[in-house]
Amino acid sequence: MHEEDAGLRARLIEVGVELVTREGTQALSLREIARRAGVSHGAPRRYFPTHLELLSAIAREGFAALGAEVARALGDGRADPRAQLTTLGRAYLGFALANRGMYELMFRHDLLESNHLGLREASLPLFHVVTDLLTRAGLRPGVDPRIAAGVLWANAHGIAQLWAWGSLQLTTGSAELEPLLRATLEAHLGPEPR
Amino acid sequence: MHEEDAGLRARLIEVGVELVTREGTQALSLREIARRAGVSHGAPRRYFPTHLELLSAIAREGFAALGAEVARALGDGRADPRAQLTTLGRAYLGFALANRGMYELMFRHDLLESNHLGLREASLPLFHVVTDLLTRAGLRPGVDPRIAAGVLWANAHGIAQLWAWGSLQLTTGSAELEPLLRATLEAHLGPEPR
DNA sequence: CCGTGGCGTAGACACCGTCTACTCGGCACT
DNA sequence: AGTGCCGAGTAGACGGTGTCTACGCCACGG
Repeated sequence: MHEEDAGLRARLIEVGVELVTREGTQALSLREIARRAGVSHGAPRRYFPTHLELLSAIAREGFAALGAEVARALGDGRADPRAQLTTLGRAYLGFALANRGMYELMFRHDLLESNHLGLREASLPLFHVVTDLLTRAGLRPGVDPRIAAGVLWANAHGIAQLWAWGSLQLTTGSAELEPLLRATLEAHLGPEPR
Repeated sequence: MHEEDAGLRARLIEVGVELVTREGTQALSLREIARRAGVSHGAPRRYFPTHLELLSAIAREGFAALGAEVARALGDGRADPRAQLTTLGRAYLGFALANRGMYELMFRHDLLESNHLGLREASLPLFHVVTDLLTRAGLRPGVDPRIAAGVLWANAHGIAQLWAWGSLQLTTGSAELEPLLRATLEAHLGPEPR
């Protein structure tokens, strides 16, 4: 009962999302997606002139899912900013590690049509949430909140990346990434108040 | 006069390094490397049973270059730890942005034979330099220096990655990454003393 | 002098992304 | 009712890729 006729365009994206989350980026060949969608290899071309555009559409779905996940985790946003940032960080890293294939795709700029109207921009609302929480949590005076937010985001991104690569387990010796998250937030927000 | 006969194995790596730094990861097809080395497409197979192993050898060269660059920047290591960390950060980001193709390759785990005996491990000495500098620069009590170093490295890595992707320019509005580096170090080392 | 082994060649195979010619079915219009 | 058209998907070709295998070739040792 899988949306048995939702139009080929949507169907291709759906198949692609499932494929990338289950088998990774390598499996996302144009022909394989077409095969799994039950159409010939030339069919996708009607809706996506190029392979990259199809992958971009799939990645966009990923950004939407990440946004939804974060929004769900944040809830009504009544908790204090620091707690919310912790939650956000956990949700972000959780998403990245639970959906490695999709997360990798989302940042593989060589696979994406970066001008496909908003893909880098798709991460922008999430970014604004961070700047907002960060200013509300308190910044050192004279610090541009956008810079601070960029650095914090980069930190989370780097952790996700290096963790997926195995380097962080190798170097830190830890099998958990919670301490890394805690250390990150303490660095950017100052020591935990009590 | 380009090492006109240094054995095919070394020659392939040399060609690959030049190719990836000049034209990026996409250009690193096995056949193209063979072509530029002036041999048939089957020749590399004698030295590198698979494409991934050749790419791994090229990436290893990248890690060596990064290590050399950092060592050169650090000099005799007599400056105070904080200044050295700044220098290290600048050198790291400088390398990543000056050699985008190579840097991308170095962390594209899908292109590398990660068990090619030490490739993730190739980043280990660099990592130890960071832990060392970090402990000498002073840590909050009760913080595992390996965790702190991992987080700091992840931050630099994330900045390099997101910057190359264009996201950080988009979000922070800055065309320079020096402020990002400064903010990073202030976050992880505390405010600049004066 | 002959064999033997390392080194590189050349062609096959399956797969990939793109392009193009084609078919087929429904719809509008005369 | 007949006809033209147009969207949607098919099928095959083309050049490219990584891998595998069979084959030359040359130098060196017996």
